[in-house]
Amino acid sequence: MSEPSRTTPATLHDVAREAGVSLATASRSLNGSTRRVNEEYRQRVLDAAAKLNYTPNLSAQAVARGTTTTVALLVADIADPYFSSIAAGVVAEADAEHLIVTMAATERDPERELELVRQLRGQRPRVMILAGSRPTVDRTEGALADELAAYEASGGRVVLISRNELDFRTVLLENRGGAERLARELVGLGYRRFAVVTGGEGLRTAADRLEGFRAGLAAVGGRLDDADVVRSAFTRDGGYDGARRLIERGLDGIELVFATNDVMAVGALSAIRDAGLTPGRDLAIAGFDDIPTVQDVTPPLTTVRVPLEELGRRALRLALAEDADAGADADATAGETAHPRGGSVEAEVVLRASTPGIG
Amino acid sequence: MSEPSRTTPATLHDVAREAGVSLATASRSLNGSTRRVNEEYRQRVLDAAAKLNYTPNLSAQAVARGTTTTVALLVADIADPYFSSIAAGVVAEADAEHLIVTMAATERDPERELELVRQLRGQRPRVMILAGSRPTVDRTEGALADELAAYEASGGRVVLISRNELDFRTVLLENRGGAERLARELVGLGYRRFAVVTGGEGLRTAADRLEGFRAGLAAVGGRLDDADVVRSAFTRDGGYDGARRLIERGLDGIELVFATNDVMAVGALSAIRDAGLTPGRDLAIAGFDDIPTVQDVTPPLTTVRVPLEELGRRALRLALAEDADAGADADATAGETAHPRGGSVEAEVVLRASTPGIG
DNA sequence: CTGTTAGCGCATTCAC
DNA sequence: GTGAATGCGCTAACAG
Repeated sequence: MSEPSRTTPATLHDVAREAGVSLATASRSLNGSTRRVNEEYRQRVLDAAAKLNYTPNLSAQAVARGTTTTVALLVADIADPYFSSIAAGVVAEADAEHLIVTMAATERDPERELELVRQLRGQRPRVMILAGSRPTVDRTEGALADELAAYEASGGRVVLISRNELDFRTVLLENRGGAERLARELVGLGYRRFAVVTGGEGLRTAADRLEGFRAGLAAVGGRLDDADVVRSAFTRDGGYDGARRLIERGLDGIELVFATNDVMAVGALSAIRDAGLTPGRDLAIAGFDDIPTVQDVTPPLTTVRVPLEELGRRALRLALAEDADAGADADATAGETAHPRGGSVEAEVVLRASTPGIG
Repeated sequence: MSEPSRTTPATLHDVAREAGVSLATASRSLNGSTRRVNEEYRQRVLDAAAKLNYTPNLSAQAVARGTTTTVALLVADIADPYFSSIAAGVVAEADAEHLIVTMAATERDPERELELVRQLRGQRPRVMILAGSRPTVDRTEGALADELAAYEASGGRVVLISRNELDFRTVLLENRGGAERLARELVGLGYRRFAVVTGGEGLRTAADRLEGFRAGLAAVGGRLDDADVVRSAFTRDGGYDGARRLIERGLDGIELVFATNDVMAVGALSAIRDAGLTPGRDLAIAGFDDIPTVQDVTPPLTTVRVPLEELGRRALRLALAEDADAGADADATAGETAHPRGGSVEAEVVLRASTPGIG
């Protein structure tokens, strides 16, 4: 109110002067971990800071301390509910730890991802979290691994979400196991002939889910022909397109289509309907992830629930944990893929109306 | 490869030494705006940087330059498709400008929002973007305004998205106009009796949409009784709950319910169905925003389309524009609320099966 | 406990 | 052009 028009934010120096103490004392009062400063001084500093509306310059703190309070988060697509839920979890947990999260989108491009990792390193983030699958075979993978390793060597922590191809701390989904159980349940419901609509570029996540589904079917006598696995983009439109192709080609006895993630399943659902069929009756459908939307479509979708937000929280917790191998797996399910340096998050089959019993 | 186990990232100093030049030359070669350095030296520096895998320390640069490359983004809820779409736009545009975006969630709590703004100021972000409506009456608003004003006074740019209550650069949605046109079209379709399900805490956005809807109805003879405006949380569950209450109370001739945003509409849709009614036939429904999901529910929802991602892009562009009043409104629609310091984004009515003609 | 001083990594003025 | 030297805002020894 009294200060006329200072165009630059108050500095620690200003606060110290205002309070009539030294820079060090001001610093200690405001931030110093071990508070060992005369209460009166401390109060004066606090008052001065409040009066000047002082906020510590985080960049300067970072430079002086040699460490930041930043966590960098890389996702494929921010608007995708799968990733935005994970991001929400990361941000929530970060907030609790007084960490700031910076976000970037790879747009599913490995080159771009690598470039972003390089760039983000400039922030010297304490943690780097990479969510989202990459192609199972990818020529930039080596470079990425090198880059991340260098980052870790300099004290950073990297955590991978649902991608076990690299040797870093990792939070895994039970992709394979979840899909396998789904397959079993579906066969239990009476289904015998299946088709799959899945991501096309050899994405690890998609591949694992498909593999698990296959294994489940094999165990209980369901049938999935190779010709009935159609590949498409790992998006809503990809799902729509995949299902449409399947239908146009002729269903020929197929009773249920499994889309390897929910956004695809939702797209597939619309494709089925647009083709004049009644989803759930003429052709059953199941997805994976349990994004919020699937409860509101008609019929509600059978899926495999993954606690997406928890996944994000867990990733950050794992990053911050002193011992990567310990804390992480504590409450993890006995998943198929207990990662040596991380945990696995349980997936749960949720049966809904899109896969009625046809026993 | 050759460097054994340096535990700390390469510094500019290292690069300079490796290249056999001075710190200044290294700095100039790597970043200097006006490049005025011997090509040979420059190349040596570049090579050295590459060899050492050098990345400039952004914090240090920020301290030295007195300015950052950060944009801070505040949203209510990251997992909400409305906000995640906006965020995607901000991130995309930021990326193009070589800016880094940090993200935080207010969880719709004004106190928390204020706290976050204070905290985020520590980053000395170049831009601060606040998305999401606040209560129309809110006792922390003054404090927020002061805080933001102080931030602007120190050279920062704040941009508000869809909240015109404060005197800052603003990107507005055509909330009022969009809702008004929707009302007119709906009456044109033959509807006469309406109900509204809307956000409860007096949110500005919700209020504007309701007001516009009312105005539209009034103009063409639609009827909306005060008793038929039910308030609830501005979320999917809020929409479900609102519609449920409406139905339990007795529809009494109401033909269409307008939910003031799509996530509520989707919830309402499910409530209608769960009540044993057929949405679109027994009770029509319309929303606002055109989030992706509404095309995949049954029936697809009539809504008012808002280019959410563009909104985010626009916000950042507006922040970066030299003259707030110029560039911004260039391609803006002649909205009802042409903000003095920003633009308005056009909203377009999209009629779908959830509101069949009943002429 | 408190104040002084020396960095942190980098940009930039200033002499050369 | 190039290289010292200075400073950015802050923390962390180091002396008093």
